[in-house]
Amino acid sequence: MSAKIVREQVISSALQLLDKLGMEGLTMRKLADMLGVQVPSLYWHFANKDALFEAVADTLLEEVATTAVAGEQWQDMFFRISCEVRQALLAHRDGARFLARTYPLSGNVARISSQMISSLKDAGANDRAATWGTFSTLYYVMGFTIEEQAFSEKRPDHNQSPDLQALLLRYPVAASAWQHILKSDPHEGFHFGLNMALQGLAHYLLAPEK
Amino acid sequence: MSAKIVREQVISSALQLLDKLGMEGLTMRKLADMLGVQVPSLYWHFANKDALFEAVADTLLEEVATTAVAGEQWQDMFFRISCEVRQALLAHRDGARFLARTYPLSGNVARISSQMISSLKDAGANDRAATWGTFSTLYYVMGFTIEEQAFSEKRPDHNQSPDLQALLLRYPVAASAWQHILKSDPHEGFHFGLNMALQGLAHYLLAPEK
DNA sequence: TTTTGAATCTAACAACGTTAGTTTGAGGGA
DNA sequence: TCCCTCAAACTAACGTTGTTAGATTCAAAA
Repeated sequence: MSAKIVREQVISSALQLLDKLGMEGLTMRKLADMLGVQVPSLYWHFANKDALFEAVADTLLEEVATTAVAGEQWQDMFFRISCEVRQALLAHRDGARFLARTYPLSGNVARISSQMISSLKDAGANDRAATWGTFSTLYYVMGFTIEEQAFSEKRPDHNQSPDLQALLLRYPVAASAWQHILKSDPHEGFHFGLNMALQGLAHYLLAPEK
Repeated sequence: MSAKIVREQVISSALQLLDKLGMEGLTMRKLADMLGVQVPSLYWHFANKDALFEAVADTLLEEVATTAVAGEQWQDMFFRISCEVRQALLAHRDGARFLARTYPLSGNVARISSQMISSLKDAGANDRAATWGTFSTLYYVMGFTIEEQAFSEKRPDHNQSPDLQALLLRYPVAASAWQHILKSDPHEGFHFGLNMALQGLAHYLLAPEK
């Protein structure tokens, strides 16, 4: 009656459960059920729920930046990887919030950021600019995607609530901006902010005195 | 034996509890204990824990951008408000993660973003640039501060863990960047990315054709 | 054949969010 | 003064959660 499970199966089932029930619905019991196993078995493979969650979060980024592009400019690489990170997080429900829960440096974060940092250094950036230029870009990507997912998942409940309507009446400037966001393509907003960041970084590399 | 409580007291106690025990430790039971009240009384004032959390999150931003500066340039306003938002989130344990949990548009978010959007429009920005320029900046601030807090709160446990050490050996580029982050002032990193974003936004306002 | 130990199990614990139904107690109208 | 109302508290309970202690299984090594 007992099934043998391995680490990778647990993580894979956790991702399926995440997609179906969201972050709050991802519990040790439901996960064990799905694997055909009793709950304490999971604790043989993971110290606790936090450790399991960290492993799942890191897995989200597994496929990002796996193909090197020869001779790629740093701007192109930053744009490409940023889009890949966003897509990887969007691919699973609560993906961005999931990543935000964990310690900032995981295996895949180290792998991905290494590529970006090296690319900047090849373009002449010093340690400071390469480090903060890379992580600042990733911080923006994470912030944007968190809000993008929070919005799309809570939309049905909140968007017609009287509270929100009153809010929009009170702040007409924010209201028209909100309308703008609602009717525009999320990709476009993401690209706008990403280009902002990359443009600013390019400016710094040309005139680092500031 | 029963104490009367009001909405504001609940939120204030919730913030104290948050600082002492962190987001996971902020429970309805402990909150009721602190207020000298039984748990179901809280449900008279808030529909559920989510609603309470949203109110607490919005309160975090209460003091941000409350003093208007006459004749301020948009760059200065963006810089000032971004710093104020970061400080407001840092002022409470898990503050940034707390904000990230909630719906993207709350009362104070509408108030604060209105100021920023108007400032950009006064400088000649169109709807698209004013909206996305404002929210992109705020996304960066949120992303940075989430990681800053996640790092500082988990540091003692994780930073000497064998797993992390092995990771740093495997990715020397990321390792040296990590050392750089560890030894540098967090303010400096925040300002670097913020200046990146603002510089990029300024560039767009001058040459919006792109 | 015996031993070992990885990997599972049963059973239980305290804590959690939430709800149903009940009681209190102050203020206003007769 | 009595009664009604209703905001705001209460008691009691339900099902679910993460986690742990301790017993059991069973394939491979000795």
